[in-house]
Amino acid sequence: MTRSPRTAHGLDLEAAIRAVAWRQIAELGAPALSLRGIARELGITAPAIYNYFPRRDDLVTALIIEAYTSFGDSQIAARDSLPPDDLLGRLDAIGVAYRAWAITHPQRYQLIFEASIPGYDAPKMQIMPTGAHAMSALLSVVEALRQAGRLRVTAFPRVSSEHEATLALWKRYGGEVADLTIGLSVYIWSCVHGLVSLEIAGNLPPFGPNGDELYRYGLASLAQQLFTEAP
Amino acid sequence: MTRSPRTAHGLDLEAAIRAVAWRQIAELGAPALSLRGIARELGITAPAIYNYFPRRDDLVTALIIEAYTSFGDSQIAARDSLPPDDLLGRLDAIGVAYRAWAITHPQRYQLIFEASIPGYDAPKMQIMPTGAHAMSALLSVVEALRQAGRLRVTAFPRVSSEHEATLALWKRYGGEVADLTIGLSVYIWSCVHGLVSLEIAGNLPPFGPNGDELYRYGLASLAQQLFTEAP
DNA sequence: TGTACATCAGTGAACGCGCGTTCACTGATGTAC
DNA sequence: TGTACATCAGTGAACGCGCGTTCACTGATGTAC
Repeated sequence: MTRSPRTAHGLDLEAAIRAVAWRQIAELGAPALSLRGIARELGITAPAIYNYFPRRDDLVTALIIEAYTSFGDSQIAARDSLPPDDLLGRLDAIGVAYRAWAITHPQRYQLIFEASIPGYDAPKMQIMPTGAHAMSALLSVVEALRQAGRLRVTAFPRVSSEHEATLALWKRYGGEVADLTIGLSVYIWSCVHGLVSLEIAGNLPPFGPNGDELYRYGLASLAQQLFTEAP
Repeated sequence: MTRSPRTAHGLDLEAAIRAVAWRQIAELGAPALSLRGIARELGITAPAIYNYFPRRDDLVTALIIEAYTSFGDSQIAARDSLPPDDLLGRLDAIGVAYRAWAITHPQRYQLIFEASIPGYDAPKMQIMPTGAHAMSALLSVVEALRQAGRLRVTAFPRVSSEHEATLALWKRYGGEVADLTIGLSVYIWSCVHGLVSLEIAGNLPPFGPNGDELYRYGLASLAQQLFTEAP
């Protein structure tokens, strides 16, 4: 039997570190994250953290992966909340869940998709799989729509062949999908991201409560523009 | 006659400080900006900067305003590069210029629309006019399309009345425009921002050189979806 | 034209701070006999 | 059941660093007479 970790704080300290890190990111933003600040709030000394995360960057990487996983899980749960043949329903559910997650965890969202932490450079090969997992819900629905012959679009900007390696990785984690599916998904993602990130940053100036309404309009437009109704 | 400023460095030092600040932001990102770093690169001591910017935040504010102005000027120049009656042409030119500016100055773009500098909070009332100026090109073209009766959309998410003060400010700087115009403009801006910001952040994974193509597709879709051709 | 003076941009030293990381240590825990 | 021992999570002190900001100063500049 393996030695159980110390539980001086009544909890698994590794999880407690991550929890406090999220709290501080929520309060001050990701770039202000600091090991000493976390230790202070936990009532431990800073070097103690090194037993769990050998370097500060390792903590950041763990947080990014955790955020991607949480985000991806919510995407997949949204997709699976509707029957597999209701593809536009699933697409809409994914879209609604996207904004809901982002608004609930704005700093996590920014950590993943925007914020650069000074001095941190992400180990792409480590994070990529989780990122691809997060995108797999959208990819799978778009691919299903494609296979059902329900795309309005046929000529779409092609994926550049220079990036075949990256592409292959995406396909591996997103399930086998056509290039066209990836292109469409990225396009949908871009528009959705634009609406959400402006709202989170407080740049959707006077929309306030109607950010919701604008977002629903955006989702409906995309669906109508790209896909046909079920036959 | 007012005393001319010292020109120990052969140039106006205030401008030199801003120039070096931009260089460092481009290199390390906005959150890593530091007065001491700027002074080091200029070969002066840090306190000298205080003759031009009483606090670090004042420098940041000046940079944000400078970026907005540069961005807004490029938007307006793009609009005016085509005759006033070619409204869809103007809209497209604005869109193309938007991405071009953002790709040329990615860190400036992020400074304005995304990046939060730890410990800095923007004096909104100071920055707002410049921001509104930057949006005025888009607003004016959408408003002209509306007045020409060329909107496909009539029911559009309304601006929430809670924010009338902000709205009034926007209108003041953007010229007199209808609520519907503001709503449509924000929507267009969101989609464009989504495409651009993902591309800048390196999250448009395998599109690479075709980011351009995807973007043009997005612009064309928006125009077709929202506006009718000239009669 | 020459001298005395006021201005004020930039200096250099110092302040207190927080950061990531290292290191030898300690002392409670679980294990082996 | 009792004792000796190994483990290793967390401590406390210290490192070197960079930061924003303050302060008394200096010395070149431009002005007034």
